[in-house]
Amino acid sequence: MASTVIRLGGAPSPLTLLLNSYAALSADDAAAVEGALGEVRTHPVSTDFQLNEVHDQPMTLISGWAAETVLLEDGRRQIVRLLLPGDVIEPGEARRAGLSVTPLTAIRVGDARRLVALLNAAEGQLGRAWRRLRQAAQNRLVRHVVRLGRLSASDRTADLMLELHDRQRRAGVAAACTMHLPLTQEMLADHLGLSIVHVNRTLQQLRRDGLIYYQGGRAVINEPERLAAAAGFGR
Amino acid sequence: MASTVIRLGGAPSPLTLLLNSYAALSADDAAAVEGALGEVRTHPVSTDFQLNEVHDQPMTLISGWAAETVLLEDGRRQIVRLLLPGDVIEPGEARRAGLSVTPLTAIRVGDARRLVALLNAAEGQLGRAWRRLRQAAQNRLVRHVVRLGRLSASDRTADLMLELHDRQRRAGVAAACTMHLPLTQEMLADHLGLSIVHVNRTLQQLRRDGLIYYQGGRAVINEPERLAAAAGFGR
DNA sequence: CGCTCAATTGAGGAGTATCAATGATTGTGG
DNA sequence: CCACAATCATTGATACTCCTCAATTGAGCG
Repeated sequence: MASTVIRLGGAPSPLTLLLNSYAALSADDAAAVEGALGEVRTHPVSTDFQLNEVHDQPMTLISGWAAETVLLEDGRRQIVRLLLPGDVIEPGEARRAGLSVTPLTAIRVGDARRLVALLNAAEGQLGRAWRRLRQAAQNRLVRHVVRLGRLSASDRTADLMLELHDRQRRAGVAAACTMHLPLTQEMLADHLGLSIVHVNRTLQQLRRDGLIYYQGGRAVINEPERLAAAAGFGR
Repeated sequence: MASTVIRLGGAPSPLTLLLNSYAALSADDAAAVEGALGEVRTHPVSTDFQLNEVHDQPMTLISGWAAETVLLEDGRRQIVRLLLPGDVIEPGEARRAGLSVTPLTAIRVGDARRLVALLNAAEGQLGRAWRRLRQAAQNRLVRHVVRLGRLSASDRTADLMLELHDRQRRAGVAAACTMHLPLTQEMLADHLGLSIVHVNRTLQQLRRDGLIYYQGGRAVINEPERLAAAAGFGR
């Protein structure tokens, strides 16, 4: 994770920090990213509201969490991707893949049309950061397949926590051993491919083992190394 | 599925048929694709041999099956993607995602450097076909997440069979209700996130239900509709 | 024929799901 | 302010899916 400090008038946006974590940006690059952000809108949390029915343009998530989901006929749901602050949402791509984009909390999104155009055309460090960021998103999907296919409930959960912590640290919204976790156990279940009840028991297990404390929208990771060992494959 | 018939000297390659199934190609386009294919190499099936350690350039699979896999520390394996005739293999992308490319059968691969360059630059129908083909690969990964996260063993298996049948029909290597299935039950298990024993029992169940007959490297799908119903979400 | 690998079968157990009920918290209207 | 509804977390009981281990059968193949 690159450690260049970006100095601007206000606090840098999560996306700027995220890009900077993949390749150190110059002050000019950072300013260009900040400047390309368009109008900001707010959406409430909503079960059935679909972001991709409202906006069809790229957006960046400024605050709050969202998800790309699939709804099965019998009502079961699978969260395919979690979207965190700093992430770029592309409703068009989601729709082509049969996914709905749903807010999991209240969210603020910024119009990212100009931003995505800028990033796609970028060379040098900025272009590199953008490509790595996209590659990382793809890698997370691959890793999620492995989690669902081959890890036990507690390993899955542990591995997801490490992923979420890493992503939030990159985006500058998490401390060394604590992070936001604004998900209900039902949302976790829908992402991890488990039942609500079992997620509850798995979290209790991890807490008893001193690995993860989770309460009121925040989680504390005490010993990342031990947690990583629990997750059972390279991170 | 487009139905334009491509006429050339020899039989069209699976990739040409695959592209044509996503957007009808002109004879010129088809000839260009055929002409851009480079040297063809053969590889034996091998557990530990990794295609991406040998070649680093894009290839297209001419015959045989391969897989992008993750190996866990304890020896468990997850097949993330199955690669069938006509598919384009990008070892570089696979490596960046932590995946190994492994032949599941003996395979023939063609050098696709020029081909990929051609396709990336293509406009019109050919460009459209190439974009759709790549989008379809991405959609399959999403669908695989849903399978692993939310479907039962038999639903997963049924859904995978439908996917494999559709892909082979597009590539012109499967009949209306029969297809190649050159996978051992262990390979199926590694893809479906199940144990070998359970795959065996699941296949027996599907056979007893008259849905899938599977023997000696071939599978017969009797009633796609009923099988799709078993799979439990839209296809 | 003996070897190896794949497929199959049985038995038993671990891991998860489902159903149902209870607290705990929060928001809402009276 | 309180009663009420709604949501979320938690717990217990039970059933089922799926895994593991172990052994057997069957099919190439040198």
